Amino acid sequence: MTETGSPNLDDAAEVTPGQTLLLERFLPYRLSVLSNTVSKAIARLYADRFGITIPEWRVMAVLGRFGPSSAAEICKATAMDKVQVSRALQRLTDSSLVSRRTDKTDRRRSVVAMTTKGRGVYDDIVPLALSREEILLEGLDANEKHQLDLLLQKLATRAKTLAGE
Amino acid sequence: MTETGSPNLDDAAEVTPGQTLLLERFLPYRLSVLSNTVSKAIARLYADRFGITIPEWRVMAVLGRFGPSSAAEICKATAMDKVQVSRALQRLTDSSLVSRRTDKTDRRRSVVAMTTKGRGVYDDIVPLALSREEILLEGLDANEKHQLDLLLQKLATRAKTLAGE
DNA sequence: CATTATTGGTTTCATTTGCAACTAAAATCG
DNA sequence: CGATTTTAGTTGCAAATGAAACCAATAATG
Repeated sequence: MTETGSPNLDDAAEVTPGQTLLLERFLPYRLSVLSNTVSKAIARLYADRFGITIPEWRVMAVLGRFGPSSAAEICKATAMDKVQVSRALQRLTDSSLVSRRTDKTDRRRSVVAMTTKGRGVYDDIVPLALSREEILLEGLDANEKHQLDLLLQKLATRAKTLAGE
Repeated sequence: MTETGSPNLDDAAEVTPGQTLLLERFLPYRLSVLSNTVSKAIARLYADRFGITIPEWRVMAVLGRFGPSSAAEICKATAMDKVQVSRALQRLTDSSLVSRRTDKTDRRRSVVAMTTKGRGVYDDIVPLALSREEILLEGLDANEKHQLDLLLQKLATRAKTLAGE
């Protein structure tokens, strides 16, 4: 492995920025890299063993948490979009991990629930996922964990306003 | 808008989990949602105005930060993979925001640099991006910002070990 | 109550991805 | 040196994604 450490700087002298963005300190970038690394690490956990994708797992997680739900409810809970949810549900019903029944009172809606098989898979995955989360948090003491929780909450709120132009 | 607030719980009684995963408290999930929201908000910023995608912007950011670099160096700096970088470079050269020259001493490598046009775009985007970051951090005092930095650093380290099985 | 608007969800199509295979140029090894 | 391995980067192909159009069914409105 070439251990150059950092990129070629031969021409650095002629770099005269109006303002420089330190990528490695830029919050959106750091969040993105962190999140991707974590998601992939966790995905490996169920991708191979259960043949489930990330969106599918998310849907299962919602059903496990909230019980039978409509597609729209799943969207809201996961921050995924309609299409993604629709397709995840398609695959999950195909592999009979969830089942749908049309809502009697509103025939547009259909309510989705985990099947027994689905519940089994869910119950297998949950402890694995939680243990990964623990590993991730290992270096932090109780206070730091609390702080992290708080900060994420604040950021999430700010992010929402940011998203609303 | 239907303000049910939370998903249908009609059948909640029959939900008897081995262990429940509180999605909204699950760190990987929170990171993912936060990161997506933020990325999209920032992407809007340059997507319309400059017709640049996220990977393209990342590449630009590296070039702006480190000066002329090889594709491999860009990979390392952005945590993007070969292919993604290769294609981003393709598009960026097509729109002549960057230029490549083959490295004389190693004819496999090619060194990429921003063109004057590219630099112009970069200089336009940077302040916009930074101001978005500020908005995101608005609620946090200096101490909290510091704490956040520290926590992200720790998490990033842990995530890397997690990724390495 | 007929008409229009809204909501729930799926489908279509054009892009974007991501893996694996591939080419080409060093570097290493015998 | 010649043969093999590694490194740099691109390409092909199949699957994932996302925007917009679409089909129902319900809700709102004149």
